Amino acid sequence: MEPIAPASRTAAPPSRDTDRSKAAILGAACDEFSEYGFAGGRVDRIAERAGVNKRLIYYYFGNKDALFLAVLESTYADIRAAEQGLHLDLLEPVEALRRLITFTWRYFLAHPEFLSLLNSENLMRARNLSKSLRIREMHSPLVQMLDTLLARGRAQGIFRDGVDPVQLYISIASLGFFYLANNHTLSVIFGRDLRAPDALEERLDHMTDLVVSYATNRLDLAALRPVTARNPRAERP
Amino acid sequence: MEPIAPASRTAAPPSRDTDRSKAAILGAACDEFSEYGFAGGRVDRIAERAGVNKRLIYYYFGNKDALFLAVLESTYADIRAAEQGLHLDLLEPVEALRRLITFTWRYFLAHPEFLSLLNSENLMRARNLSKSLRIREMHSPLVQMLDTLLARGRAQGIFRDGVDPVQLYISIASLGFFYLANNHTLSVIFGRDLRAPDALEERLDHMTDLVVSYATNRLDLAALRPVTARNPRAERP
Amino acid sequence: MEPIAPASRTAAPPSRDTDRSKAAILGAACDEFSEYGFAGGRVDRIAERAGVNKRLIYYYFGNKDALFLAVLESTYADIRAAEQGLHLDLLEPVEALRRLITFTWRYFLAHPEFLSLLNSENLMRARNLSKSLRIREMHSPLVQMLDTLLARGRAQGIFRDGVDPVQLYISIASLGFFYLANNHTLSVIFGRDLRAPDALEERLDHMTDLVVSYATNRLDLAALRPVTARNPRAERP
Amino acid sequence: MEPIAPASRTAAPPSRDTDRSKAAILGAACDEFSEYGFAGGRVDRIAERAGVNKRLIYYYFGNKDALFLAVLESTYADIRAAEQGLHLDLLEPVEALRRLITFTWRYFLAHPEFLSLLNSENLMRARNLSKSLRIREMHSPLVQMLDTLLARGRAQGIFRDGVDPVQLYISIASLGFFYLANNHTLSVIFGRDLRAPDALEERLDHMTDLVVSYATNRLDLAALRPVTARNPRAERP
DNA sequence: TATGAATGAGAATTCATTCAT
DNA sequence: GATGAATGAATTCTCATTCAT
Repeated sequence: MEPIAPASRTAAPPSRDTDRSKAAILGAACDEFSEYGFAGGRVDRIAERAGVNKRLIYYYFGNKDALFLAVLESTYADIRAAEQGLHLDLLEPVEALRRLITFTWRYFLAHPEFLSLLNSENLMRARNLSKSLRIREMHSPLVQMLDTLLARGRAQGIFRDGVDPVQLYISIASLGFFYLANNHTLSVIFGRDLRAPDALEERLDHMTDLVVSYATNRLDLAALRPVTARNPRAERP
Repeated sequence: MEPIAPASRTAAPPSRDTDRSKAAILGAACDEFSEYGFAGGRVDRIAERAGVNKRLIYYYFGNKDALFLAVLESTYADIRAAEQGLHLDLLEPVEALRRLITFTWRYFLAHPEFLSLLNSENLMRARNLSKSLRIREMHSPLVQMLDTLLARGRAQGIFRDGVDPVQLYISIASLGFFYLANNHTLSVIFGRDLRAPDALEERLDHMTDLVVSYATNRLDLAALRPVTARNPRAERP
Repeated sequence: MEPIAPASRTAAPPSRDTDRSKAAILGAACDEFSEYGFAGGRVDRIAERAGVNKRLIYYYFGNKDALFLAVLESTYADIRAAEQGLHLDLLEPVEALRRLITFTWRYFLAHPEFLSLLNSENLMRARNLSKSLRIREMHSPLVQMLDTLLARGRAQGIFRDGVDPVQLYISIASLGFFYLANNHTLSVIFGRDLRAPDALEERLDHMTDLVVSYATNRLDLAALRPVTARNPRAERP
Repeated sequence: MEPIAPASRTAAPPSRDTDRSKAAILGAACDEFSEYGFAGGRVDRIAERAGVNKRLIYYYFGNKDALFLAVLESTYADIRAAEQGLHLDLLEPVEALRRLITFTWRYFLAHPEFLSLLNSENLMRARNLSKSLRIREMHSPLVQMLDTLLARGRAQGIFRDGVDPVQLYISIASLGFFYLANNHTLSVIFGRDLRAPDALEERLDHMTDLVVSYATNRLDLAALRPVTARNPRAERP
């Protein structure tokens, strides 16, 4: 679960000041871009937020595009690192799956900037991310982890055959991401506060049911349900 | 004095030119905003795309914000109208559910601008949409339709109890929306072309399996599968 | 005291509608220009205020400049006509002078638009007014009236010699005009509400004292003049 | 981050370049605004006149309004500073009064931009000036100076009682301000060149006579007052 | 490493005016 | 007389970026 360094180092060991300034800029940029999007984000404001001179941003990161990419990389690095700390291999397959779903949901909840940044980047058709040299390798462990989990479940006869780990991960992410990222429009069109604590719990239950009922072989589903249901409101036979 | 309100007047019927100009602006704005986002969209380019004088945009729509809202409303109106054409009430519950999933997926595929616009609007925390006076009422029929469908399925013992129509709709939308809207970053991080025809078909199957296996009572799932599988490559018993 | 027609008539007698529209435009333009100045005044708003189509303004008045001139002329006509209704010739000279001062003050108070329009026009160096063909002749009666009044007073030994009617009129106007037109800045810099009822009465008394004490014969004024004349070019002993 | 406040900073002494640029902008803005008024003044032209990049104007002053206020403040500061250099306390009361009148007249003559700027600001109802934090305190010395002068004159039995220094100052300013600021329209309506050297001299004499004859004790003034005073509150013998 | 000053290109928006009927 | 639609040229203001030190 060691955090991946947000940017490559040069030969000479950088001073503490350098690190502090760079980190301040990166944090400020993350806030700014997630608040206003890429096009709406202002370099001026980032400098102000970071408490550094605007020129320094260019000195360290080159330009706005590159700064955004650095923010993206560091954000991806954070979530992937956190996932590696889940130790899914130590849990029963179904429990591991639940844990991944719950983790993902909570991570999205705790990191709205991640959702926002991804939206921005997709609005730009991944213009920046596709220039990244590090991003691909950052994700193989995730796929590997899921693949192993699915194989274990299949071997135990618990998980169905033919589940693609990437497809499954995208679904797990989808169900939470869309709900949270599009929360604003959804709340307006449905006239409901989707951010209310009850609504959030309900959503996690719903997501978990969806994914688990899909991944597991059908007949024994009920048996796999935990005795203490997380959500007491939904009584099940 | 100037006709800023996007809604049509009752007194004098607007000339054909008016309609044509407004429609051209709306279409061009839709293209522009979905291509570049709201902050990145340029009024100049919209005028150019629409082949009208820039001033006319302000004459008809007031300002960039209001124009974007008009685009959003018209886009929502389109998808909601198309949904009403599905006539889910004429189909068996499970078939109706499949049809809705398929329709939603295909609509998203055919209308990338819808995804993009929603992303943009959420980046702005629904700043524009929350000013809309028409958007709420536009969505009650959708919820109504789903509610009716779920009730029918439950009455026939096919659908499980306690499924919230809004929750279900959000999930149906999620699975396709996230996949397509975030297609660019997902393709980069997983190193896969998620837009390949095969991948798209596979995704629809996966989504359908997920939702149907969740919504239906467990034991009879296999029996409900249509004889002619949509996707011949995925062999099922 | 007959009001002077604001604009010349053409051969054919204009319809009532024409008159009404023109008058509405003129009134609206007067309000608009006095509120925002010439450069700040908007043709759009004038049309809106007048409840007529913008095009009509051009139809009747040609352009913004000419419209402003028409407003100016009609405003001057109003005050000059009102002055002719004072019948100063029926009063004792000093009383007539007081009456003129009081009238001028009250007229300015009641017609802030007059002050504002003149300020605007002077900001433009009388660009519009100097094109007027009617304005000169509108003012000879005023000068004539004052000239007669001063002559009467002199003949009775009440008024001093050598008072120039134009100079005197400008002073009478000055004392009220500046106070009222510059009321906003004066109130700010002196931290006093110059528009308070008491302040207004006090001002009129002050103005009247100033002008009357100047115009009337006074025994000691000459004695107070310094030995060295103010104007060195005027011959000294 | 950008130095929008016009006041000088204390921390780091601004470089000469900063001072030069700001002064150039201020001077150019003064010229532009006094020539065209506020609404008619163009930021583009100000930049051109000042020989600086347009962006710099916003960098230093924030926006057009704030720039105009800075011009106003600096203009007021100039005249008030010049007044303090008159040393009225070293002169006999009447002579001091004459000197103030003459100074004011000549200052207005030499600084048409002052008149023009005040007119503009009043057209806007002192919208900008009322935001100023410095303007009030700039004017107490003037009132103080006049108050002292009037007291000295009264003590010597030369000046009449009950003269309000603010009222008197407004009158002194009025007589010159109106004549010069409205010179353009007055010249047109009276068909006279009020700017001719002779006319200017004559005006100063006239103004001086008016004010001095009012301020000094005069034996016959009361006798000329009508029996029915307009203002019953001000009891007169 | 750090920064205050400066900028060219372009952003949304406005305005008086005219077209076509 | 009257009007809704349309426009070219400005106008204020913004933005990422660079200069000079």
